[in-house]
Parts: sequence; structure tokens; C-alpha cells
Amino acid sequence: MGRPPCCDKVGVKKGPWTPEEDIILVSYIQEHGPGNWRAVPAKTGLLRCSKSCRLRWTNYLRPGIKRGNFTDQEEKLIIHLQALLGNRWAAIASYLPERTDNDIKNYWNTHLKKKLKKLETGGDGLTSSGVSSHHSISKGQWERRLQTDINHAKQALCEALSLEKHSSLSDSKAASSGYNLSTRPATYASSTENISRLLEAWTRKSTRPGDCRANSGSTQTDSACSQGTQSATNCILSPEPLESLFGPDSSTPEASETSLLGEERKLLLEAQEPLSLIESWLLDESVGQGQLSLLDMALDDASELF
DNA sequence: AAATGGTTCAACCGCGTCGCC
DNA sequence: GGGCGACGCGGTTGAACCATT
Repeated sequence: MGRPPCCDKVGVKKGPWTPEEDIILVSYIQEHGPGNWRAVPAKTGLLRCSKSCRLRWTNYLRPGIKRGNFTDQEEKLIIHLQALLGNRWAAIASYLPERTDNDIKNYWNTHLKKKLKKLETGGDGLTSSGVSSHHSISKGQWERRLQTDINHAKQALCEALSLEKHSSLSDSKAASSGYNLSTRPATYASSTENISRLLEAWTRKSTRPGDCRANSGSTQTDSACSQGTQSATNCILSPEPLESLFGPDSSTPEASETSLLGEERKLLLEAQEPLSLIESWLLDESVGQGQLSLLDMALDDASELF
């Protein structure tokens, strides 16, 4: 039998969103907040299914989304989180709040997969991540590869994190000045710019200028809208550097103490732990080699497979 | 300038999960 | 506990764009 498609209604529009639709959706969410997606098409008159509305909002219109090229730090973070978490893009995206899971997934599939494959075939002998399939290898090989993956992930994430801290100043400058605008594909720029202009126009039309913000609390649209032409793009771009992820709060002693034992194991497996936790674990050499390694955990879970 | 092939990314589809009744 | 609806996630698609010939 199977579930009937959610969008099989006649008259439901598919395909690319128009700026007008974007405005309608954004203005509705400004007023009511995200959620209750089922009601959105009915209340806005949009000829879109609820899913499509949610997707459009979360992947494109939501404030605070950073567009454009990924930084080296982001790239490294994605690679190593992917090695740890697998293709759990939503979980990975939770460590990069300015990127959507869709973006990360696309970036992985279009850039990083190739990059890592090149590295692999380049003969360095390292399996760079969980890219390659585990299905075709024996259990022993799988164990060794997992250990290699984990160690490699730890090492490289350490590098990424230290790099991050060293370069955060320059990154922040770059970000605040438009975040790699020079290298951004023109299509991307133009589309975000268009939306931003529309939003700007919509904001001006609004009778409640103070309400130029979305529910997430981010006010990039609001602030950037008043900054002139260049900031049209910045309306969507977030100037906030990745550094914010690694602020002082993210590495509290409490977080370090609660490393991968007991509940944390479950948390890691569910990828719900704060970055500080995974970071502290990754930076804690003793854990990987010591009492309870991730390998043990992974093998515990993997043993169910054999 | 036109044709062709490759790349990118927004959007769709189907399934899993969660919460409510 | 089971059924149902809503939402979230990951995989996939296809149109638009870009580079090369």
C-alpha cells in the first residue's frame, strides 16, 4: 500500500519559488512564527504544500543562513563530523548553525567527496572519512578502518580547531565584509540579493518597523537592511564568524567532565551533544587510547550487525 | 557563436519518528 | 497499545549555470 503522497493535491505548485511567494511566506512567519506548517498554505494562500513551505524557510529564507563558499575551517569540521557521525546532516548542521543541512549535504556530495577521494587515491593510505563503504570489507578491516577514521578525525579536527582559533580574527573580518563575496557564484549572489531586496521593500512597507525580524531572534535582515546596497546581500549572510561556536562557554569544565561515559555515549550517538563535549573528547588524547574509546562504543553498536 | 558535457544547488520524494487522541 | 497526522531527515532529481571545445 504505502503512504499517499503529501502533495498530490491538484493545484499544488512545485518547482522554484518566486520572490512573491517568498515574501508571503516570510511575512506570515514574521507574524506567526515558524511551525504549524500544515496551516501555512491555507492561511497564506500559497499554492504550496506544507513541506515545501518548511523546506523553503529552513533552507533558504531563515535568517542567519550564511551563503557562499565554505571556509577551510567549516570544511574540516564537516569532514570530521561526517567521519564521526556519518551522513547525519542535520546533526552535523547543528554544529554549523549558519549552514543548513541541505547546504552541507550538497557541499559534501559535490566538493568534499571528490576531494577526499582524490586524497585516498593519492596514495596516502589514509581513509579520510566515512566516505567509503563499510559493506564490502571484513569485520577486522572494518575495525581497523574505524579506528583509523576516528584517529584521523581527531587529529584533523584538532588542527581545524586550532586553525580556527588562530584565524578567527581574519575570518571575522572577511565575514563582516561580505564573506567571500568575490568568489561567490553570481547566481547565488543574485538570488539572495533579489530576495533581500524584496524583503527590504517588504520591511519598508511594514507598519511595524521594529518587527523586521524573524522568530529565531536573529535580526540580520533588520540590521543589514539599513546598510545600503552592499548589505543587500548581507541581509542574508551572517557576519558572525564560526568562532562563536568555540567561545569560552563552549569548553566549560562541566562539559569536559561529562565526556563519553554513560549518558554521553548515547548523546554522541544521537549527535545531540554540544560541540564542547565532542570537542573536549577530541582534544582529550587519553580518551581515544584509554578506558572507553569510541571504537569500543562503535563496536558495541556494530556488533549487532554481525 | 553554438554545442556539449560537467557542476551546482534548490527542491522534491519517501520514509522514520514523535506526539496526540 | 494502536492509529493517525505532522514534522524532520536523508537521498535523489533536474533545471540553471559554467567551462570547454
